[in-house]
Amino acid sequence: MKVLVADDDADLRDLISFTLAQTGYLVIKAADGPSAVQLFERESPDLVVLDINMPGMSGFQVCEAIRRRSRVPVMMLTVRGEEEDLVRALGLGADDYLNKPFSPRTLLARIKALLRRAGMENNAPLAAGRISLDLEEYTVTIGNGAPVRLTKLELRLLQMLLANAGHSVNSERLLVQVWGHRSGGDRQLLKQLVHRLRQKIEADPAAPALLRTAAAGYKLVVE
Amino acid sequence: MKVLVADDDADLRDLISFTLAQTGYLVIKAADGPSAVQLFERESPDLVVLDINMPGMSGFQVCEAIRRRSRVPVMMLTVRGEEEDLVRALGLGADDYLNKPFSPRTLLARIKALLRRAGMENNAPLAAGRISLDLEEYTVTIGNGAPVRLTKLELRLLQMLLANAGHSVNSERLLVQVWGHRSGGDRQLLKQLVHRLRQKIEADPAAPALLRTAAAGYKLVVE
DNA sequence: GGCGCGTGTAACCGGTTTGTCACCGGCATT
DNA sequence: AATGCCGGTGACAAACCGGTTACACGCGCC
Repeated sequence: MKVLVADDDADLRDLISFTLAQTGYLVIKAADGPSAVQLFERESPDLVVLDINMPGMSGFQVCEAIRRRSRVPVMMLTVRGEEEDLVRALGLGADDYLNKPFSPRTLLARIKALLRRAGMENNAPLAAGRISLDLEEYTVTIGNGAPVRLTKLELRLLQMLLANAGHSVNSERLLVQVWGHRSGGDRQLLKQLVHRLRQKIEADPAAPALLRTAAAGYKLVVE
Repeated sequence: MKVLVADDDADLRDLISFTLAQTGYLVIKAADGPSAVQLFERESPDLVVLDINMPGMSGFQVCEAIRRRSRVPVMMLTVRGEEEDLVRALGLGADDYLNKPFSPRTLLARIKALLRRAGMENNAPLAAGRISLDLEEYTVTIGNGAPVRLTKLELRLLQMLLANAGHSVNSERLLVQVWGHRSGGDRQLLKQLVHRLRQKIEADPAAPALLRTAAAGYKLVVE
């Protein structure tokens, strides 16, 4: 189990790392935002612990950058009582939030709870109904047709819809999951992406059978 | 979305219930541990908010009892700084933990995060009497009739009324909840919306049987 | 440089939804 | 009876929404 710890306070960083390492986690440390993002990409950890107050690039920005790429559990740290921060962090897709100062035991308990919860629901299926995704090849196959090449964004959109196959997914959530947190306004992006994806996967793009418009979003139809 | 709130402090219980109801959740209240467990079995809510300090049967015991039957998200409440409690609660399988006192905003943000993590923030049909809402499809079904398509505002109005089924809801509150902060006075909007909704759900829109005009507002009649 | 590709942005269309106005009738008060 | 208030109704216009076409930008690659 790999954990990325990002905090500019060396003492705290070491305390956390020590605690986690002692419990058996493999810890990767980052001292600032940019290197956190970079390490995240290189190491793809299973969980991220993120201080909000970092010079250069705030924990919010890091969280946003991470959410643009992954649904890995993120735990944010900040000083006690900044309610705004809490609301904002959770809105950005963070999964938990811990007030400083905290004890190692508390941190461990929450990290375990987070991993337990995440373990319960990651490994999103890559296939449903007649649709199956190939993340390596960047292709999708419908029924027994030929694989169709997808772009990065198309793949991500399809992956999100596939993870909720049969159920409609809110436009807002799709925007967050596919692009990262561009709040509002950017419906056009989603419109376009859906349009382009339909051209590729629908037998008749004018009458979508797979990628249907649903109230407040889209859904993947599976028989 | 059904939420069970268990707390022996009536004021706090009401505050939480009010906040959640206003957001559109259907709230079930319990004043002590045993009735919380009982209500949990009967109502099978989608989320449980649990005070730790309850007479008779502690929140821990309730949490344990619930975990024995279900993996429903559980949020624990207790006084600030009892770290032992936190560790114990998370160890028992609780999913989150909130220190009192907390603000309604914080509670809401965390509950939403919890539901999102559990992957069930939509598609739970709300129902009361012969009326059942499908938030995912934007439809309402009366008795065993065909589902009727609703618009965004109609759905929101019905959701609010459904959350308080059987009780009249003040016009002012409906305005705030459906449209967001409109400086009052704009009753015309509500009049129209009610009118349009009645056209869709009433057998005889001229003699409303479900969506009745009540003192200073409207109410949903459930038998 | 020229090319194709992936992505973002703008503009338009047709249909739906929503906001606004004007008017009606019941009811209580004057 | 006149008045004012309130809820209900019909009609219309403005705003919005999803789909679509077209085009611009940045980028890697011949």
